[in-house]
Amino acid sequence: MEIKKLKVLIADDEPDILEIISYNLSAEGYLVITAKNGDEAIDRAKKHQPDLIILDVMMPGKNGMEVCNILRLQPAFKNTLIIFLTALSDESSEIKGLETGADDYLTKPISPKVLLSKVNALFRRFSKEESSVLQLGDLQIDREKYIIVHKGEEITLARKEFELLSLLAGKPGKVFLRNEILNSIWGTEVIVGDRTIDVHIRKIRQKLNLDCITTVKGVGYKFEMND
Amino acid sequence: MEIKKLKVLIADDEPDILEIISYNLSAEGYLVITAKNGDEAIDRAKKHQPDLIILDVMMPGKNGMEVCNILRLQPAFKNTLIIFLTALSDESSEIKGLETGADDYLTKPISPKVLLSKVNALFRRFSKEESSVLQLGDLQIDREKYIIVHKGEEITLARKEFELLSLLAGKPGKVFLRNEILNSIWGTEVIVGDRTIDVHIRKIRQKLNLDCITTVKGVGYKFEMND
DNA sequence: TTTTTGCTTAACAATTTGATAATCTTTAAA
DNA sequence: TTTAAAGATTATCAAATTGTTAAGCAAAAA
Repeated sequence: MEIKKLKVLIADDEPDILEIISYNLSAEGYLVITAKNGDEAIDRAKKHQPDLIILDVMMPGKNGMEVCNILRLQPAFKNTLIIFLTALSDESSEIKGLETGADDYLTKPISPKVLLSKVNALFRRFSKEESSVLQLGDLQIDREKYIIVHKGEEITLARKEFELLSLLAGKPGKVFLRNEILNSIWGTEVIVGDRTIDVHIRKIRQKLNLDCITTVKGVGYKFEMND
Repeated sequence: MEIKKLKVLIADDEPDILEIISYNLSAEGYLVITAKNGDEAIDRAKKHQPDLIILDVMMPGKNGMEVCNILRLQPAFKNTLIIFLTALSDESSEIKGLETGADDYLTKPISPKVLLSKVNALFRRFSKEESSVLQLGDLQIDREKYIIVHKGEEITLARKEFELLSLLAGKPGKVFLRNEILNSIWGTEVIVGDRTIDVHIRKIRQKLNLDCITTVKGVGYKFEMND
């Protein structure tokens, strides 16, 4: 199976820091995305759905805390890891940062090694295993064998269809944003048109002949069995 | 429903530190267990199965790192949170600590407030059921599923409406200025007219059929349940 | 080579959403 | 009590979003 690289977004207005961190994280095998200010950070975060966001607190435009606040309000970023970087080694601002919803707080000057081990520690915690067979009502999804069984009958889905269904069914009820879906199934490099997801969804609905994928207009799709 | 207190084990050979940390964590609602050295820490950990272990690195008998290593080998402590305390603010030992399997690393002298917010941040992140559900009286806002439930009935809100309600309900009582709302939901680039917010507020009020959004004239809006 | 299968896109229909304008109400100040 | 400002309400319309179908490619299979 293909291993998905963990994505890290770094936002800092100092190019040097951006480069040092980028270099180190890339070398460690992470996929790095950068942003030069708060607004750019928000844009890129929405676009790429990173697993971790490293935010400089002081940036032109929106500062790190503001960015964090804005992102945390959105369901898609509820679980994204966030680390603050700051030149202030001020106790109260550190507390404020952590209460804003950050997962860690690093004071400049930053040692790349320390940063790396912190990032690794966070991800070590975060990685979770998932079972390969999903049972949802009378629908069975075997992610290992790539087989769907509904009421004893086997249904054949094409790869993309299968991956899409598998993604949605992995968290029943959760709304997956179009961006999330694109990132999970197509990755950030491949760019496909607007209607691609819809068409696949339609095919799944058709083949399953089961009302289990709900559209949330303006947001995305979710899987839900209606028993 | 009774809430199960989170258990924290603290191991340090200095009684003062033990007491200060105990006091602060207890005050915050945690159930505290203490140990004076490494061996005692292992015993108590096995007995009480704490959710978090705070280990002084330098202790008589087994030191913190050794304790961590021993515990991490056992399946029961694979997922237990561990924080190291140390007098050394030495980079390499911090890295070593994190690589040993610790989740955080604090340097003495310790500020109780910082410790507290770190502990809170860790639990917030890794507590088993990270629910994205806001429960406000008999109103339920599920930010992940994008649904509103009021007295068992599901209410459908459009995206902007949902985001707006979600924003206000995220901090009940807080008055959000019109500007804050615009920035959070529309961003800085998009510019919309004066009446747009009002109209959305109105729609929410209408759909919820519940008096929970208060107008603060000349200032903004706030969410408040009137029980 | 030909056929089949899967993926993407184009084109258009159907639907929903969100912003605005216009008008009414309320509120607070004069 | 009057008046002006802020907000509430309503209807309307344009824009955004999604559903659906058909068609074109490219890769794999026959």
